[in-house]
Amino acid sequence: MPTRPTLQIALPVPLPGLFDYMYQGHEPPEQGCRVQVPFGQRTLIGVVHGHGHSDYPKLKAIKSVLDSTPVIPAELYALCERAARYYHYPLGEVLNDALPSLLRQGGDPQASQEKRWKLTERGQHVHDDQVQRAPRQLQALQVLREHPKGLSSAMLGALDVSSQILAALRDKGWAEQILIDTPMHTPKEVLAEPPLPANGEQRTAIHAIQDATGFTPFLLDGVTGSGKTEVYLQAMSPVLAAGKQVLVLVPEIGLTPQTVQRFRQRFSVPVVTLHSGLTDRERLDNWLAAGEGKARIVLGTRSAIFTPLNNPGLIIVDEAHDNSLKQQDGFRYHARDLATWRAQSLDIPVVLGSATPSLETLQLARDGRFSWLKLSRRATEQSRPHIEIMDATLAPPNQPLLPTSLQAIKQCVAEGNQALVFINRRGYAPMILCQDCGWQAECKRCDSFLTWHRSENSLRCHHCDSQQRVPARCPECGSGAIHEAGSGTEKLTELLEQSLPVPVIRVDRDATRRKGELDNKLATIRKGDPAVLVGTQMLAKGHHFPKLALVVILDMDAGFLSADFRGPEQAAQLLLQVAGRSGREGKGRVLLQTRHPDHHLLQLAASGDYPALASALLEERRMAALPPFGYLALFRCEAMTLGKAMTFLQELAVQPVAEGVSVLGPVPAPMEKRAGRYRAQLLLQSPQRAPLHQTLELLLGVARSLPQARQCRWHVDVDPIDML
DNA sequence: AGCACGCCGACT
DNA sequence: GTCGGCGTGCTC
Repeated sequence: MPTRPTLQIALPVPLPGLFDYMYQGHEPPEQGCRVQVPFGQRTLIGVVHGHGHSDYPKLKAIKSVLDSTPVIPAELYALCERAARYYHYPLGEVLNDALPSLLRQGGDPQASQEKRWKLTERGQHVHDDQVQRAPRQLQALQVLREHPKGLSSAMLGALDVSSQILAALRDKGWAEQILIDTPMHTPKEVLAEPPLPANGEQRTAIHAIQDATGFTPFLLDGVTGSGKTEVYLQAMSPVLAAGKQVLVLVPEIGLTPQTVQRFRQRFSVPVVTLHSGLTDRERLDNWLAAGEGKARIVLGTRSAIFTPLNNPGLIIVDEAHDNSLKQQDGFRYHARDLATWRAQSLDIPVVLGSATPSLETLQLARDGRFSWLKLSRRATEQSRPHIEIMDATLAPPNQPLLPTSLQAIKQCVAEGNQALVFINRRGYAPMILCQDCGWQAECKRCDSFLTWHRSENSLRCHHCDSQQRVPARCPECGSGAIHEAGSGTEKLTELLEQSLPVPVIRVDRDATRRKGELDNKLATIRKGDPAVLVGTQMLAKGHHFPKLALVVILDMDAGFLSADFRGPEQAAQLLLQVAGRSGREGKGRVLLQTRHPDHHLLQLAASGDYPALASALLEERRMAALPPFGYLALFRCEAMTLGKAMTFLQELAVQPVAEGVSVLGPVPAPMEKRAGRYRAQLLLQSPQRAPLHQTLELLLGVARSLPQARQCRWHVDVDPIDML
């Protein structure tokens, strides 16, 4: 069988490996260039991996080469390859995820150019009396004469010059549209405003980062309000002054206009953002600006770790414990880990900042593999808020708030301040039940109960989209005694409105559905008039409310008691984050209502001593060989019946595994049925990474060839974040 | 994941 | 007699 020279192409299909194509041309495209190829009955855009030889009998030829230089530069390509290997996800899909959607669709890797209308040479010499009988054209000529550098269509529209008139002028050869490059200018001085004064700890941290040469990973472990952002800003300064770029990753909700503003205000270098709110065009422009080195600060969410950088000098991951850094579907990467890999291969420093570092990161710092920078003092010289534990079992029946909590809220607003009530439960009431027979409204498609949303008079499932009307009588026994139990944000808001003379502002997914509504509410809160805020997680992160003097936390128990081994860690992180909202200016009070006031971990978290809590949790993890002392990979499977999901995973569970790897399960998922599908999972655990990956590779091969897989949807999650 | 092929049921 | 359901197999 003759072998023929080929190009190896990575394609966006869920199949492992590369595909070979014949290429006839002089100079073959480099790795990282896009090509168009026939694949089955369709045409796909893939990325060149390399060249080789193949004796594959049905070789097809490349249709066209889209790029003369790689859209994915070598360094970024290597990152994608490493990620594809580590997460056992097809390289073609990884590369596809890394590209902005316009490039995925075959668009040109060209920044958009501004189009402006301008008078032509001939147009400049037109006399007014030549257009006497065309007053609109005369007006247009006058406008264009005043703007020799040209005007955009939008500007002209605003000046009452229509596109028809412009077309008429163009046809006469008097006006033309020109393309203007919009270069991001690079000023000589990078600082636009002086840095804030730094305290001793901050200065130590800043200098440590500034003095680092080559790959140096840092954990910037700073309590809420200790001025982490100021450390980032000052650490960045010499990097920017040296002409290099800084990549900053922030959690999804953290990329607010205020955050961007803070970077833009401090530095006069071009800053671009990369997040889901951009149009495809903006995203491509910013991505290209980063790759060309025009953008000097790249501020983005998780996927921004795949931004090409022309001259990178520093990577910062803010709120590095935040779970939004891990993609939860498809290519399940953790941007924090990729950031570390990338810094390593670029040989530059990387800073992971957090007030409540993940146990994984903390252990790296404890082992000395990360430089541990601590900020223990609040920058504005206040003591950290003290979290008071309140026994919620003493609450009157059906009252979400303890009388003392309500009293504290009243006092807080009477003193002209704002109070926040945190409750991680949307809707009016989480339960609706029959008093006579005990029936409770549950979701038909999920193993969960329905939440009553009174404002829309519906029962909704928070796990799938299903919705139904509130029954007037019990569907089981016909009784009319249907009652709700428990409270969500809606009921709490109503209750507080009845008992307080100040506005109650609800911030949850339901109350901020309309575009701009969240921003409006946040702006109202920031004005500082006395008010009570009722909110879920949404309100817990990233926002700064100067007048907030009291935080009441309801319903944190579920996290601490969760079946998920990460439950207590995440609950503690959320608790301290919520508590941190209080007392940023002036003194703050935090009340934690709990039905388990004696719970050891909860007490530890409430004491505000995160290091002590982390030590306790790490000890438990060590005993159980759980991360960071062991490594996990999770096979998840869903099917129309539980049996199908379980048998599929059972086939995998009986396979031979590498030394030291334990196979746990398969077991039905904690929520066995969700959105009408049954779910099961199989956990692999290993004290070493290598045997785990070997085993995964083997099991993936089996899984792909298993006939049972036909009727299942399954995937592997390496380093899963939540097991539920 | 797509897309085609293929083999059984209710329609103009 | 055909349109169309989704099982099965393949994609360089």
